[in-house]
Amino acid sequence: MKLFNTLTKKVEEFIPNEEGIINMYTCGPTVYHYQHLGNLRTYIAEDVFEKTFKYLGYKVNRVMNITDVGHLKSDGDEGEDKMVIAMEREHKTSHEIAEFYTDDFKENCDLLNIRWPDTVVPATGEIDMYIKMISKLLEDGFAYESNGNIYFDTSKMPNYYELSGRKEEDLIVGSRDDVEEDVNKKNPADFVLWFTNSKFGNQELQWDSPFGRGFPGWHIECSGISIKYLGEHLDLHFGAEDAVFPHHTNEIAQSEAYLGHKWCNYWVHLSWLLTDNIKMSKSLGHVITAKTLKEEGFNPLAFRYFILTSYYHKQVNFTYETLEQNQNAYLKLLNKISNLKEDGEVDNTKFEEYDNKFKSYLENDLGTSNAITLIYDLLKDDSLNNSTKLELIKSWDTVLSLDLIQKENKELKDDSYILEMIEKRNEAKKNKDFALADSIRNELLEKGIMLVDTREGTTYKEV
RNA sequence: GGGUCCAUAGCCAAGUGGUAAGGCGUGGGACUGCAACUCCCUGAUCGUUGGUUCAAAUCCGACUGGGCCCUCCA
Repeated sequence: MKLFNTLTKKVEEFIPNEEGIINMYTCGPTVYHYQHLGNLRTYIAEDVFEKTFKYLGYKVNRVMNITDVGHLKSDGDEGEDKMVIAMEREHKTSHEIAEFYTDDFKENCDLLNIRWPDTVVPATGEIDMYIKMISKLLEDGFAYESNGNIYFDTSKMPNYYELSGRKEEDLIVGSRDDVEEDVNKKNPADFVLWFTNSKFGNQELQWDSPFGRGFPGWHIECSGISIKYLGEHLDLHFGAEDAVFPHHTNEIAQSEAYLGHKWCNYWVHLSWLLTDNIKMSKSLGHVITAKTLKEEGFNPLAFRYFILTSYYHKQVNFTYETLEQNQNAYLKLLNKISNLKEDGEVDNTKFEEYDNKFKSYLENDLGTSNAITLIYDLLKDDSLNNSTKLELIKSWDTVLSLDLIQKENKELKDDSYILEMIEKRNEAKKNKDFALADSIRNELLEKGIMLVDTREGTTYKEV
C-alpha cells in the first residue's frame, strides 16, 4: 500500500510495525458543534482507508477519540450556535451537549455508511492517563509550570518542526492578530498540557490533579488515548489537513518525549472540502450535514460517491450543482447494476482478474476514483456473465459502501394490483386513450412504482 | 511574510517520460402514442513560462491562482 506521508512529504510504501496488523488512530469530532460536510469528508476517507486495509487482509485496530473537553461554548471566533444557546438557556450540562452532538455525528455517519470504529473514546474518560503522562514529562524535564499552567518545552525536541516543515523564527511573523501572545511561555511554540489558569476563565469540566484543579490541554488527549489503546508504536495517524500544526506537531512532541522513542511513522492528512460557492456560514447557524442533504431530498450516499470519485489529498469544491451531477451519476450507476440478473456460475478466473485490479488501484494511494471507474469498465465488459459482475460489485462494496447492491426483495410482495394497473394501461393505450394511460403511469409513480416499457412488454421497478 | 498541499474539457476526474481513460452534463440519433429507462454518436494538448530529454500533462526552476496552517478551534 502506497500513501502520502506528511512526515516525509511524499508518497511511499506503507509498512506496519508488525506484519499484517495496523494500529490506526484518527482524530475524532469535537462535540460541541455539528460536523459539517467538510468534516464528514475526512471521516469518509478514513472509513475507506480502514475498509481497504481489511480488504487487503490486514487486521485493523482503529481508535477514535471524542473531544468532549475544551471550550463548550464558542469563544466568539466561531459565531454563536443556536443549539448551544438554547441548551444554555435550558440549563443543559456540557455532558448533555456532548451527547447531543455525538449522537448527531453518529447519525450522519450512518447516513454516509461510515462504520463506527470499534474503539471510540471520550476524552473526558481518560484524565488519569493525561495526568500520568504530564507527570512524567515534568519529571523528565520536558515540561514546566508557569502562571498556574503546565507547558511543554518545545526547545527540548530537536525535531519539533519536522511534520509541519516550518521554522521557529517564522512563527511570530504575521501570525493571527486575533490571538494574544502568551507571555508565560519560554518558547513561542510551547503549548499547555494542563490548565489551572486559563485566560478563558470558567471551564465547566475540571478535575483534581497533582498540578492543581483544572483541565487538560487540547493536544494531550490524542496522545494519551492513542498510547493507552494502541500501544507505544502507532502505525498510522489520520487527521484533517488543518490539524498538522500545531495539533499533530504537538502530539508528536509530547508522545515521543513521554515514550523516549519514535512514535508514529506515517501521518495521513485529508484535504478540506471547499464550500465557498455555497452559504455555509456558521454565523447564520447554517451548517450542512448529511442529515441536511437528506432533508433537502438528496441521497446522502450521492455525497459519498462524490467524495470517492475524488482524491483524498486534493481540494474539492462542494456545490449543489456538483452534488446533483454526482447524484445523477450515482443513481444511474445503481440503475445499471440493478438491471443485472443472476445468470449462472461465477467465473473465478475473471473474478480474480478484476478484483486484483481493484485492489491495485486502492493500494496506489487510495485511488478510489479509479476503483469506481473500474465498475463502469466491468459493466461494459462482455466477457463476464452477470453473476460474476454482481459478485465483484458486492465484494467491492464492502470497501466503497455505496449500497451498490440494493437489497433484494426476498419476500414476494403482492403485486397483483400493479399488474392489474399495467393491464388497464395497456388496454387504454390500445384504445388510444393516452390521457388515461398517462394518469395510470403517474398514479403508480406517486406510489414509488416506475413503469418501464420494453419490447417484450411493460415491467416495473421500485424507485 | 513563512510553511504546506493543489492546478487536466461546462463540472467531477484518470494519467507517475513515449503523442490525453471514465463519469455527469450538452448537442444529435435509435426506441416510445408522448415520455422515462436503455443504447449509439458528440468535446480538451493538460494554469503561465523557462529548462532537462530523441521524447513531458508526466522530471527540475520561476511565476500566477486557490486551499489549509502560523502559539488556548481541536
